[in-house]
Amino acid sequence: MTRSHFASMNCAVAHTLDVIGEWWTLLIIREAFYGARRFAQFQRNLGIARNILTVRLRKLVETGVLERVPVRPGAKRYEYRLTEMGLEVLPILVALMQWGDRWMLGTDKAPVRVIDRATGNEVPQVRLLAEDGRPLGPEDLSVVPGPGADRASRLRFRAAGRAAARAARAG
Amino acid sequence: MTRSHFASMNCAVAHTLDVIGEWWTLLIIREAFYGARRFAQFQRNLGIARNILTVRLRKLVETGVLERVPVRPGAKRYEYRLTEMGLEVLPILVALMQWGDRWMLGTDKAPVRVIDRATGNEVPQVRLLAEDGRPLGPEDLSVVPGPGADRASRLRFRAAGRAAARAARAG
DNA sequence: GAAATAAGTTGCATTACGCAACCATTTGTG
DNA sequence: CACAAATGGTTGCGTAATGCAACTTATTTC
Repeated sequence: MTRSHFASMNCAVAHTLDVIGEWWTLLIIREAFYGARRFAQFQRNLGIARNILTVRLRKLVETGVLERVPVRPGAKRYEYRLTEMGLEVLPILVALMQWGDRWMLGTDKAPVRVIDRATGNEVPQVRLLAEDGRPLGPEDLSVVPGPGADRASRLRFRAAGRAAARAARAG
Repeated sequence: MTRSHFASMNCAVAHTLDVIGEWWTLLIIREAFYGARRFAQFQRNLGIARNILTVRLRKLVETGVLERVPVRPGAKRYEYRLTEMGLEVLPILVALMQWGDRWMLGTDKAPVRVIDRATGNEVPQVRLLAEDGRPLGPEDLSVVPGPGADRASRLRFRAAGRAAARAARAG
């Protein structure tokens, strides 16, 4: 009946998706990175229904991804700004964009490019790297229970497990 | 009326979300990384409704994120495996997990840890890095039109623009 | 060869979402 | 200051998406 909430799962991915994984939400955050601050900017740039935008913005503010501040001290008109929590969504967004460029559109058809202003070059692919800079693929990883693992998770990810590797050896 | 499709937007993030941004989909991919292959495994581990799982798996196979292969040559029972396209979702998943560990749960309560098998250490934070290894924040980036930009995108992201930086200077 | 499991499908109830109209508060213009 | 327009929503209603449970058909297991 009720649409499932992921937050009750013992999984950080699920908790994250519960906050930023709803329909439209990541695009709203994208717009914030592109410089949008006002309700009407988000609405025009995305073409989102206004009531849905209201609900999404409210939730993002409650969660702390955005903050709602008066346009001018004392004003009753507000704008929405990324908090530190929101700014840290950037790697997720760029990873999503790069994946789409590569697998959905083709790199030669990328609608936007994200540029390192210091060099003018495109930002390199977001990858998993070890401390020494070695790139890490699924076969290099193990998944083990963390300090917050519940009983089920501990059973599932015994120390010996190497789940990601198992997926990688699918062939 | 019809729930909006993001694929018509001139944006790689939107195209990506259209494929892996639906409710449950990223958790299904997470399960695949954890080693799940069979319908019942996904269903039990996630507690997802079976009809929804059917629809999601079908779409992921159509898109090419998963492939549906006979359990045994000639068998009529199938399993789902990550393709190369699917394996490349890994940085997105890990970034989501790390964000949730940090901002939702607290790092000391992480349900699972992703380990570099070569060293036994936890995989470092996924970040934007320049070619020389310099970490890049929002203030270091510009967003400019790419080769596939439509008219509206070109107007919006003139070469002079520095959208991400604008968001970062919100204070 | 009977029972159990796997992998769905179908029907119905509930929730989420899109559209358009409405409203109250600023902001701009003469 | 009067008046119009823009801003930032809210409300009501119809459609699409999701959850639950029961049913179906292969495939294993005993």
